[in-house]
Amino acid sequence: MAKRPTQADVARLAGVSRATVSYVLNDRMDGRIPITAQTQQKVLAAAEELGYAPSALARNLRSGASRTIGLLMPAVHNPHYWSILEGAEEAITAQGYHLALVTANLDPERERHCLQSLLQHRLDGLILIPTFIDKFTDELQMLSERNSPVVLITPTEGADWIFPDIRGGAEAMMDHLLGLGHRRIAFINGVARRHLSQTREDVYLEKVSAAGIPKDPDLLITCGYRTGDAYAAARALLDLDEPPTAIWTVNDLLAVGALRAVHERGLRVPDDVAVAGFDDIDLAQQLYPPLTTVHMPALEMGARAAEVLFARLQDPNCNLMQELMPTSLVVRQSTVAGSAAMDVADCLSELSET
Amino acid sequence: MAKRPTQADVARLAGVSRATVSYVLNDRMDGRIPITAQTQQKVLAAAEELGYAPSALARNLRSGASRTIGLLMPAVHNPHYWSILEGAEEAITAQGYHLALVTANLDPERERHCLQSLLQHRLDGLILIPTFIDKFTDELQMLSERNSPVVLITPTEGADWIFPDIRGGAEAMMDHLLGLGHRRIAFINGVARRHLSQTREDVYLEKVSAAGIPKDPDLLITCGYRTGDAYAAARALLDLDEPPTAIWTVNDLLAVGALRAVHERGLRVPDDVAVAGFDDIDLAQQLYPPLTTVHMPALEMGARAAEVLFARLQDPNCNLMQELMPTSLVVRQSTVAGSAAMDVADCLSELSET
DNA sequence: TGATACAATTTACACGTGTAAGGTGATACG
DNA sequence: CGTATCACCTTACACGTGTAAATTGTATCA
Repeated sequence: MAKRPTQADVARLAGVSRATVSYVLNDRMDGRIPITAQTQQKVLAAAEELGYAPSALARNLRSGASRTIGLLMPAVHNPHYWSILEGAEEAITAQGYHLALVTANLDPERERHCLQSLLQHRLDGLILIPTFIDKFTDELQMLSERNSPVVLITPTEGADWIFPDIRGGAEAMMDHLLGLGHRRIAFINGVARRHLSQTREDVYLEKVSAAGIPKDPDLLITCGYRTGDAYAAARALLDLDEPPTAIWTVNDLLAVGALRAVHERGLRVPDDVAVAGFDDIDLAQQLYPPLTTVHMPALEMGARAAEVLFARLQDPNCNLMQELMPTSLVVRQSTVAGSAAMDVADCLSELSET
Repeated sequence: MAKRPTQADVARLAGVSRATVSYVLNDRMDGRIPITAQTQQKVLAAAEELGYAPSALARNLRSGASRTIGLLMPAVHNPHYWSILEGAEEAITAQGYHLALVTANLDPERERHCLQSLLQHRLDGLILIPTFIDKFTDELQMLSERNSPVVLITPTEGADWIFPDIRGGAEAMMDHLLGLGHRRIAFINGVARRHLSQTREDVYLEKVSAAGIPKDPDLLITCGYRTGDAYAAARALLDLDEPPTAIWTVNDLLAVGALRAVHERGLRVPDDVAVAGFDDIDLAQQLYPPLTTVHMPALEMGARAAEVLFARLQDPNCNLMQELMPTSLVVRQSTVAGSAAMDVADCLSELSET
């Protein structure tokens, strides 16, 4: 019942005007608005006694800035996104900003809904990790016209974005597998939206072809995005007359399913079948055997996205910021037996090969 | 540069007063405030043309309600919490509410900071999954005095809460392991705050003792909360002169580390060493072998927490709602070889054994 | 015809805050 | 002594919205 106290309540109790309360509580009396130390004490005491906390609503309405960044996540089930979130949150709270998070759960209609929800709250900026972005060109257009600061985690023309050098990482992975002598390499592709994994699939096909290996459609499987889907896919691969000697999955989560299928058959990893993933989620190095994968700088991407956002916030007219972040191959025991595994130096990103 | 349009802009364009715009846009002309269809059209057209979206800030300030629920999560790294989040978000957005999420990352100071941040924004209610709750009694006291609706995911006197029947699940697990004939059962306990896992440890000790097995301190290991910590702990267990025949970890994430350690030694699961976890995260059934664990109704807990919150919102004076949700043992191949695994019927929760 | 009822809209206030501009004594200065 | 300066505080407006109350125009009725 007891309503939250406002500045007016504090003012009444302290016996001063409401404006004085505002000035004191915001430390805005540096020379320009002088206030007696005694008055300050009265105000602070009154605020303390009432347990006054400012209304962020009114403050934001007045100032026009919410000091809040909105973050749109595609799904909660992939740890990769959580790391991006973690990096972004770190940077955002370090600047004294707040974070509003919405998750679309791989539902396009819901993603649109989330986007609109973010628009209604007067957020200072948005970080978008879109899945179905191509459906929201008009919303993005509107954001751009109002030049609201937005950073996308996907390459987008005419906008600020951050993205990992997926191509570089994928090439390093294929070079690694081919370098180990594998000739029958399978690729399990399962994501919510095909275009998100297109580069990896392209690289797979290019590298196989470049190695002079005849194309075998059986080795390229497209399945659902769940780990169980990859499990089924891997079983199918192992059932082939001529099964693959290496299985590369489009992300680490799917690799878990592949590993299970291989183990279940009593096959050894990597001796009978090598397995590799993509993303380098925390779990990857805890699996048995620890998973060879491509490290995505998820934390750094989140942090960098926030930095770019703040830069744009500070200077709305500064040049477009578009950054491809370097990835790196991480070799572990799922492709190379024994303790010979090592981290290869960061592969060259497209940006750094000037 | 172009500022967001307001109702005033729409009113100007439509040639009507701002109040009319408000009435039309909120469908508040049911008999009491009649407005011509023609005027409605003008307003709607103008709003469309300008791309008007209401300011949630101003609306909330005026109405006193933000239609937003705050959710405090302890960490982003445990999938168990994601599922709670998912369930809560589902229920919250279904009611047309928004979700503001903060994560404390197992840092007590940060948890306090998050809590205060939630207090400043005029949120309609809070769902708290606290780790260091005992440090925030005064904040909770204040919330209670203002009777702001709060639902805790931990048993708390005098507050609404939802909690899984951890004791029931733990007992079922120990009965299962003992029933399989295991006499040397190890327990790996690694969490951010000891009291969160105390019940499981208690049950472990009670059941071992009740089975007439002499207590062996070597079999109870307390480690860090990371998967790698459990890996190290499991290695230590396997190095014992008389290693355990079963390893139970306090949660599924730690079980991944234990599984890796066992596999690495070339031991078979479950023939040489059985492994079990707790939580039943999605990953559990995708591991090799699929993990025996205790199913926590995480999704349902999140959803139920939201329901309880809405009930409290609707009737601030209704009776306290405190619910222990049933858990169930899920037997998979990590403790029982072959396909004999099955889901045991929900174990009796303490509430249901009247 | 004058009073009354009703439909359609507008005017006016409140939410809680930040801050520019205005006021009021006291002191300093010409 | 008159006036300008200053320290200290208050009055007043704006942010964008929801909604009660007042206003205007029109049709109805005695």
